[in-house]
Amino acid sequence: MPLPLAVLSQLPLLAALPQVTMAHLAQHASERSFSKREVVLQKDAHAAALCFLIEGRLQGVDFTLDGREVGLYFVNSGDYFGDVAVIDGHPQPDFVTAVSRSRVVFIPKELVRPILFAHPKVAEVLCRNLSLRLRQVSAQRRILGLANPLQRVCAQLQILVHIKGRATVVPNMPTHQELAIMINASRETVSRVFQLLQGRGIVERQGNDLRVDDPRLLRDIAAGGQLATEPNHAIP
Amino acid sequence: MPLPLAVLSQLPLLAALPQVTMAHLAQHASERSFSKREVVLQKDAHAAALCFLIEGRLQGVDFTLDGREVGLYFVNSGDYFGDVAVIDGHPQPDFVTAVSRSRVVFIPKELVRPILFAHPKVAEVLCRNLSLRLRQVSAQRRILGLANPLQRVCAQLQILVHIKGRATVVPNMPTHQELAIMINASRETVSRVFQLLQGRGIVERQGNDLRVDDPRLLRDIAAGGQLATEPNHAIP
DNA sequence: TCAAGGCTGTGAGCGTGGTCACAACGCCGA
DNA sequence: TCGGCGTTGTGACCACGCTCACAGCCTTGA
Repeated sequence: MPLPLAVLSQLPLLAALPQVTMAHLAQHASERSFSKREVVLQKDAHAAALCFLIEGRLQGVDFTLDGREVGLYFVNSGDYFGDVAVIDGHPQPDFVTAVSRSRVVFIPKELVRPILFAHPKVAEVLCRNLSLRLRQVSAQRRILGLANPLQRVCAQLQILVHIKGRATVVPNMPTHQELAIMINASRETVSRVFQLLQGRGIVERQGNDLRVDDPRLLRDIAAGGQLATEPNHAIP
Repeated sequence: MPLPLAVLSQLPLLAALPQVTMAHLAQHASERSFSKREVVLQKDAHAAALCFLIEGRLQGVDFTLDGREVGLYFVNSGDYFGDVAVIDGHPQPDFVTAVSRSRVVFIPKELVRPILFAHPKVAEVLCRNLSLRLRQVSAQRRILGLANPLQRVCAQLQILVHIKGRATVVPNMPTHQELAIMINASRETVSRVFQLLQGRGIVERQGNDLRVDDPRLLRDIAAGGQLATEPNHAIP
């Protein structure tokens, strides 16, 4: 059950803690692996631990009242999650499932919760991250206001891109289905959109990544320019 | 410019502060009135103050890349807002405008920010509120996953209702337009939906409020039952 | 090696909600 | 008292994306 101290000291959230405290946490932390598609956190469960993703990738999902799947956010390695329930004491707000094989570290709620607020440095990081997440969901909300699925896809890609070297790419490109539930579109529609974008040479598959050849054009389409409003015509 | 101490001591966020600190804040706080439709916080402005709504009602709004208005959240009297920018140091993420005539108290950022994290009690309240807001936007996001505007309206009403005495009502019922931009629908569609709901005796206007006669039915419709999936037929 | 299941591509058809264009109404200030 | 503006109600039209139904195609594991 006890964990090597090195694992915890890598985590940005806890970086400001004194060695003793960190060692104490490591004593009682636990680690577990999850295979693809496995559920890491169950919705409505009462919070048991603050969770850190060491390796892999997770997705926060939920379901509408009428049963449609909704994609909320991704958790990348190094991030923590499950914090909302730990902080406000209410049940876990959504499901968290493994998009790929993942390793997760759990620190029991009773242990961390007091620590989070007692150290101003930690409290500040915690608040800042909550703020940033609030911005992210708002950005996501803004995307859903766009009329065309084409626009929504492009806007979503804008959020997912990273600058890698001299090119801009979407690392670990999600499947069409995963994208579809994030932008309120059907899987088929997303598929058709990518046919269009690839046909125009705007994006290009590259193994696990998606290369974005013309980020500027992406923004234009998202804003409703050009392709977005034109009637659907065949690609020559 | 200095404010009566009594005003600040009413605010839940600051309740845990010692008298001296509170008095110090009151010294440098300021108050301002806003008329309906006036902009309280400008998007992308750098944070100058933490804001408290003393009286009235505000709405957080933004615009999609292609210029459509998007309704994000309401601020009711007693709430604070503008905290995100104060906390993470980035520019204000959205517009905040007055839905009705309002009074707002401002406490300069440089003054409050250190205080927020220094007092564990305050930090805890701050984090808890951020968590709850994160839940709210997620709930809002879930609503947008619903297929019919009818379902989305009903789901949105569910969020807005309060239990008042023995009846359930939506206090300060927003206009159709305000609702429309929150649930990604056109004003006309919202109007038609309310015609249906009123015709069936499910809701009823009552001055500024909307009385919900059958909250259970509201939930059913949001979940896709009955009316939601039926073809549009005239109301006898 | 093959089978199986997950992803992706594509067609056809249909319902529906956005858009535009008015009309009616109510509230407020001049 | 009367305009005027903001809100609400309604009709008609039409493109667009969802649904269903397949067919390739890739990866993964036995």
